[in-house]
Amino acid sequence: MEDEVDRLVAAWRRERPDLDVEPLEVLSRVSRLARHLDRARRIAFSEHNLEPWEFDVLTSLRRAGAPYQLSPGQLLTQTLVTSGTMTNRIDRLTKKNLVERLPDPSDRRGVLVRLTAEGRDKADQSLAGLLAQERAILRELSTQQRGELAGLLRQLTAPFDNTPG
Amino acid sequence: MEDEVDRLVAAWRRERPDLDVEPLEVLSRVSRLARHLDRARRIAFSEHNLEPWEFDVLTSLRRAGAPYQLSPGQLLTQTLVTSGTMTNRIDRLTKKNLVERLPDPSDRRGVLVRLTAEGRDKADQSLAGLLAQERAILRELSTQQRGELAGLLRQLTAPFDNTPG
DNA sequence: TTCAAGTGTCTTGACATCAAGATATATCTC
DNA sequence: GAGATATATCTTGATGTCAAGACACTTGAA
Repeated sequence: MEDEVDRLVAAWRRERPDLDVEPLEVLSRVSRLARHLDRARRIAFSEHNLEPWEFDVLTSLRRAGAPYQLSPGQLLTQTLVTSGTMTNRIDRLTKKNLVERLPDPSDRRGVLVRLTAEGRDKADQSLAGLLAQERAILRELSTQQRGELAGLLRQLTAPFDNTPG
Repeated sequence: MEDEVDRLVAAWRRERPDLDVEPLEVLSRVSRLARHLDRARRIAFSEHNLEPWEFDVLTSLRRAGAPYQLSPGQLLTQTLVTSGTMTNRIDRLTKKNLVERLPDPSDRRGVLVRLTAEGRDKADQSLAGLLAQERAILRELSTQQRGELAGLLRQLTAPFDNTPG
């Protein structure tokens, strides 16, 4: 089945036959699929009054395990947003009583963000919903294909995740 | 090489052994890789005073071929943003003299957005830069692996790209 | 032990995005 | 060919994000 990137690549080959646009076959699909996923998640979460960004923060804390706390800096590397954005997110989640800020006992510059009981419930409920939705999207692929795809993607993400940048 | 999603999945298996989190192996990597790509593109384009969203609109028009014009609606399906966002983008690109708005001669509700000469130059220059950057990222994979990856991703994107929604 | 460099978090201001709905025109049905 | 419905674009208001830099504390080197 053809997709929008097939059309995009064909258009470039017609307009710019001098360029090798093969990289777009992979990376434009990654970008576009991510946008489709964002949209789908936004719709799915809205039924539970949850924004995607709230999900990202709450589940990062949830999977840290009891006592469900991380520093803002650790949350940055998990969510790939800037520090100003994270400060703002923590403020808003605190107002909604889903997380609380505690002083870091071992570093007076630092802070720990901890999930409240309500925040933990919300994380658990929304994760189940997300997995159901993702399973539906992945029905297109066999188990083996999903494994191959995950492995190929890992090769691309690892350099980003393992360099300080 | 391990990546952040490996750690994320391991954490969920420890915290929620009752759930099957296998879907995250694929789709969390897609989302995270897209964010890394956004960051990298933002940095690369900033050298040419160009924002990623400007690139998206200008190149959509560029690859449409002469006379380099599309309706706002066609631009929506290519860029996956909302109509309000596109109106705003066209306004700003018009102010920068990179595109112009023309009435659609065959539909009085409609508008055509056309690339200016300056906009066309900018699209051509920035595409070359993007491809160079993407080639560097894809060095991790063999030619054959890139083909496999593109094919697997196509299977996931096609349903989104071929349904009205 | 002191001070320079590094680190962690927050503040600020500009700006891009979204959802919802308004408006104008097209198209379809009878 | 008239009215109901659909479509294309824009407007509005709220909100989330970013880059840059401020501030407080920590660390390392002499």
